[in-house]
Amino acid sequence: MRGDPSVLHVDLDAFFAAVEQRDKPSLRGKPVVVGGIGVRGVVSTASYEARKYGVRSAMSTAEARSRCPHAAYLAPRFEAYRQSSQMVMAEMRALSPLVEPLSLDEAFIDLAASGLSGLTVDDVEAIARDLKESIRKVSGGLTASVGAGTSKLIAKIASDLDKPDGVVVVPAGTEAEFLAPMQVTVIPGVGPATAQRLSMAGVRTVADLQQLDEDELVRQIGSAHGTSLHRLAVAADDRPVVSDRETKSVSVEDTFETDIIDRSLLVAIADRMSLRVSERLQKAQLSGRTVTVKTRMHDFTTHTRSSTLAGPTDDSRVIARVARRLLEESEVGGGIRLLGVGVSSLADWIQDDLFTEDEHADDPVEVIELPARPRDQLGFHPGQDVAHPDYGRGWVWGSGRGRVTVRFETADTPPGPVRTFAIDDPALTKVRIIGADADEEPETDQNVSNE
DNA sequence: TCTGGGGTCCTAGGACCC
DNA sequence: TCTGGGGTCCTAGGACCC
Repeated sequence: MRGDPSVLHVDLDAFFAAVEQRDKPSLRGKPVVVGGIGVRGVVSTASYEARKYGVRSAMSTAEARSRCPHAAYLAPRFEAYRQSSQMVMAEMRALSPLVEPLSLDEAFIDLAASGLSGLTVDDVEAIARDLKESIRKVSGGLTASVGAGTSKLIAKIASDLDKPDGVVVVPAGTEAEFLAPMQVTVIPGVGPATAQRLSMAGVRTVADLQQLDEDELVRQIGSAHGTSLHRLAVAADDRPVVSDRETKSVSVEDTFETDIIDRSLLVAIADRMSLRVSERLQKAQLSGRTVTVKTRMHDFTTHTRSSTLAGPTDDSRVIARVARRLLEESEVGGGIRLLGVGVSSLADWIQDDLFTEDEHADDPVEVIELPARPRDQLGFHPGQDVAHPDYGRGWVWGSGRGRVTVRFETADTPPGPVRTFAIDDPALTKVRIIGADADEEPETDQNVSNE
């Protein structure tokens, strides 16, 4: 372990809400809640004004509304957050080349990597205050809380102690006593389930944990977790700050406003999710071998089914074909509230010849209008691709009683707005998306064949 | 007023191989 | 003839984080 508090943890205060207040002055000083605004939405971030009313992250938006009805409820604008995040991260990299982002609003910085050594508490505090000032300037007024210590663990916990807009530096050599009086839940990785098990063993504070035998801890919470927690409790943390962490999986999921039972609708949604996963893989120049379909039932039980291909793919049709099969094997039962498609076992290459033998393999996804035909011959089915001159590309969510409900896809808000049209509305045209079809291909995945 | 979406890491059992 | 043992891969589920 290092001898000076040269690991920093920077945490932007109420980040999403702060960006909204920055961009819309009328929201400043007022409660702002950013998150899902639908009936099943949850809160991502509440401004400090909203927190006074008990609004918290991960709370259902419905509960937030009852606690603070007069707050502004906003859907997240991830593009704006990403932009601000990049500017802030750039300020950090100007301070040290070794920066490890944990999310849009959090990062570790290793000051030792910039050649600084023998830093005193006062040195680090001055550096932290300078950084906060440059973050404020470059981001248009965002504040950050900074923690510093001899390890990631200490820096992370310290940054939480004086929010918002604070700086806490823990002197080298005082780590174990710094942690001792705190609840075990301050240690990252100790959530409700672990805390419950620990409390059954009489452990509530880190001091309790420091006295617990390692073997006993491993018996209570398992080998990997127990061993690492035993070390963290005495502040023995030598995990390095790592700047380039590899992506391990890419996934898309959606919780529906009402549970879905219709399998053909689920297939249509899975196809689209496969397309979005594929687009994101391609953008990141990644491909993967394992396709996973996730379903969450009406009672919130969650199931995953996965299948591993012989070689990696980023092809939407391959992903969709596997996803369809996995979905077929999944129970729909009393309705599904969430569906997800993901790809893991990633590689940064693609096994061309194995997967792109299809004649349309290299076709870009494009929209082709079908020849005009009388409406009554067309019909609409769930998942049918359509286009509208005012709203762009969309697809049929449902139809009946002379009306058809269409979900439009926009770049910024992936699920898109839902609109209803008369079934004979001439502005609504049926289209076909080349490339999104899950055409028949030879079965290429080995493990499927011995199921 | 029920519980988002994007991830990471770990566990455990079975298949399979040497 | 009462049956090893280790390693790796795959699948499913769960805890946890922001």
